[in-house]
Amino acid sequence: MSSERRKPYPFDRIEPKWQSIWDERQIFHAPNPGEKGFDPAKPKFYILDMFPYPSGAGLHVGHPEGYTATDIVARYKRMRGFNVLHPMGWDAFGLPAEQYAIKSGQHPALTTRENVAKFKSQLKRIGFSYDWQREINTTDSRYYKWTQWIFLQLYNSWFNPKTNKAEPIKTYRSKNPDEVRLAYVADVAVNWCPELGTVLANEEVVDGKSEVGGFPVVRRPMRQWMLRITAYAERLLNELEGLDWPEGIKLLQRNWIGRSEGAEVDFKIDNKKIRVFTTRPDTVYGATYMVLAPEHSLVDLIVTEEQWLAVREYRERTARKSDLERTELAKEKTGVFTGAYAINPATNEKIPIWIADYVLLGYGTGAIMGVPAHDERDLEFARKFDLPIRQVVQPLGGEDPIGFIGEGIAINSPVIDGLPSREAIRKITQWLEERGLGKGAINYKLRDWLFSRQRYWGEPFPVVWESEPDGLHRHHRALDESELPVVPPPLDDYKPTGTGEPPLAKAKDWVRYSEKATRETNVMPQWAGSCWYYLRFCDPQNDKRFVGEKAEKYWMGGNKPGGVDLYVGGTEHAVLHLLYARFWHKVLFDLGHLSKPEPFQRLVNQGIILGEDNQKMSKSRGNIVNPDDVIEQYGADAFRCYEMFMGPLEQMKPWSMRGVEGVSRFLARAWRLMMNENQAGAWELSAAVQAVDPTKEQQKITHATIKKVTGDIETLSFNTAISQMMIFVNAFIPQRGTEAIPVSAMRTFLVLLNPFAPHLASELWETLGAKFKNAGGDITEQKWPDYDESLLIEDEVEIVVQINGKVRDRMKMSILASEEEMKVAALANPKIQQLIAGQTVRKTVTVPKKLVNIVI
RNA sequence: GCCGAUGUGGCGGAAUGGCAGACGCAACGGACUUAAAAUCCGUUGGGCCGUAAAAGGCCCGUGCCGGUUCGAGUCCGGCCAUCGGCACCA
Repeated sequence: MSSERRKPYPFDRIEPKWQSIWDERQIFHAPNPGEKGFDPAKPKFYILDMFPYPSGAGLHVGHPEGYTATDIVARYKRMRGFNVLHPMGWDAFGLPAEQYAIKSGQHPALTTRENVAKFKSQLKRIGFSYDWQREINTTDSRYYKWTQWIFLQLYNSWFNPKTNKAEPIKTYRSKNPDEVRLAYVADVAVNWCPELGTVLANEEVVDGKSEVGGFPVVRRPMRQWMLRITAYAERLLNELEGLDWPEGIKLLQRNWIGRSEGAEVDFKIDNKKIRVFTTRPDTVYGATYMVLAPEHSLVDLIVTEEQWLAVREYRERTARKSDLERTELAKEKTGVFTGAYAINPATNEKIPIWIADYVLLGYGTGAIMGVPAHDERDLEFARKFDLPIRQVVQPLGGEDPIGFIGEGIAINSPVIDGLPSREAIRKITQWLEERGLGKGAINYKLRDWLFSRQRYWGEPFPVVWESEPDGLHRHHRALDESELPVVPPPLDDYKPTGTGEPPLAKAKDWVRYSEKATRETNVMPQWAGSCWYYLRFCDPQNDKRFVGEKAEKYWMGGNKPGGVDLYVGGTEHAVLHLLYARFWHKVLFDLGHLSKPEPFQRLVNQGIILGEDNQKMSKSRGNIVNPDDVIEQYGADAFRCYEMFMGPLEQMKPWSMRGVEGVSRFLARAWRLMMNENQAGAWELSAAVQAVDPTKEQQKITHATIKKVTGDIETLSFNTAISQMMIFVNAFIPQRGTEAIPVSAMRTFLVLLNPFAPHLASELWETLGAKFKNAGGDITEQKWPDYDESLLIEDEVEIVVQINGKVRDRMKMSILASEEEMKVAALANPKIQQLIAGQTVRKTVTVPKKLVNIVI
């Protein structure tokens, strides 16, 4: 017997068949407004996957988890009469292709093309209903032209705090617009990764090591392009509110943005002043010393002669430390006295000024007031260096007041004595403001986005550097839109230079832009392309605009709230992609290019899939599951259904080949419900399938299945939807091979099954149609069925009888039975009578159609 | 350390405050078969009582301790464990 015959049903024949039919007919193409076939009466539904980086390793089983979920919803929504936008593309700039180029000399574009082809064929094999006419690739010059164009929008605008939005730079009236551009150049202490030969964003550094590769990262000052995302901190925070996202992800973003409310307070020192930020201005009377970040610019101006050497030495030592060392050594506080003193504005006392690396230059003002009595870190520092500790907050409970950081009552603070902390904060802030010593302030942890990379395989900046008339300085100038795209030059050698100068600098001819101007040689980070790809999907061929106005309005606008209707992807992008994309979206919205202020209305995170050993899948563990192997053995429909049957979409769960087999058995049972294998080994429609009316029982289960599957798709509970369909099939399997199988129930079932197992459903639909005449067309074009609630109602229900909450018996009763009838019947029940004999019934609780509970 | 998520049979999981374990896997028993595969049927949380065997009966059970309730996997309080995020952010 050939292995062909062993297949539980001929998925190896029907799956390629239907995939090519879908391809030929282009039935998943969603027409844009104005295009042929566009139906304005249909509501839109935009359902998006996080597009993949096409790595050389190909698809793993984690990718199709989210993709299957969205595919089910897409197919379902189409059958519900929506115009569904369901696209796919490639986030193809990135390090692996570049590193392969360094090793092999093969141009990254070539590697990318190969990998894309592989990914695409793998996705097609699973039968996803993408509109492939909308396929995009971030490394295509027709795409990154517009990424560069968006950079120009950022460069040519500023954030007006008065209007709280971005405006064209020409509306900025002061002298130097370069100080306020949303894209600007700064010499900043960056995360330099010598191994990768590039700088990294804060978000790309994990535990002092690069997220990619795990190489050490050090701090180093460099001239870099930055994006002023901090201007949007408040809006990025506030506008999370209305989004239908998992609370956990919202919280991650909130924490990342890190809003703190407090006050800025000035401490005088001779004719200068040091400004600090504090969330607890009510503790200012307890400030017994100050600390500046070692890199703080005032340090040079205040340090005394005696302390100068010690300070210089300390600064050098901290500068050499990598981030990793800084955190590792965080256990022990270090610092040096500057020799200088400041005046505490509340007490008018002279307090010493120190420098210490536990104060960070990048947060607040880079300086703090040390309140050892009510701050853990300050306490540790004060104890180590023997600085005075003064209690100014009295705890309400019996806690130790020293080291107490909660809210209490202000003491030893004449202006606010006796006030609870909240009120004390309000009053002291007002007091400081009145005297010009400080003011209320809000601080964010969020930093500006470091936007340049010293790499080859990325979008070049549409920027040139021109010599100033003095011949010494050079100044950046953005290119005109008409000069886009800026295409990177070909190189023989893609290696990083190691000096921090980008590889593009090696292409001397390309770098030379004109007599007096050279090109920017940095490239944009990988995030750039994914910041707006969902917009390009709306109108991917447009060569006049990054997205056509009408298409944008239709797919991203619409009635409240607009945007992508469902976005599915992994949690790993909680603070990177999802924050960056929101930022760009808001800028483009402010500049009038978009309809709505938020890109992704509903977000769902799929959980990761573990190996069979319950461990994270990895090459080294050898527990990786390859989708191709699964499809080879069980077919795409079984693969899809198993991915959904494993458990709730959001949950982490282990793979099980046995589980795939179980789901495959279910599909085979559904197949054999309608198909028979004849003597010749060919499958033909079973004679049991007949144009008869379903029995009452069959009707009931059919409608219960419609109800359950419909509701479960809406809530993305695909595992229970599949359970219900299994129940359906089990119920229809003829017990003695004699019962007729009503074709109407089968049709309904196939429509419900179609989003999950579209190949199988299509094939059976077609086979039924050959004999019984279908309503017409493919199953994909059918209307989703409605259910009839009245068919679900039973005449009789089983009533549970409990005594003190414990089930003691069950009885059949009409659903029309009144509470009184139920109670009487329960008490008359012989078994219950026996159990309650001789005891007083104190109370009975009756739940109609469910139970009677007798309390004794 | 702080924040968040999760904890249910041998396993994945299911249960608007109302019969815990749907559906599936695995296991065991049976049918078909020369045999196997495939398929089909049945049993399957634990303990105890009962019986020749059944039927049947009782008790315990959703991480742990407590509470609310006629009734808790579900609600409330406290703890423990695992996973994820942040981490000197003043």
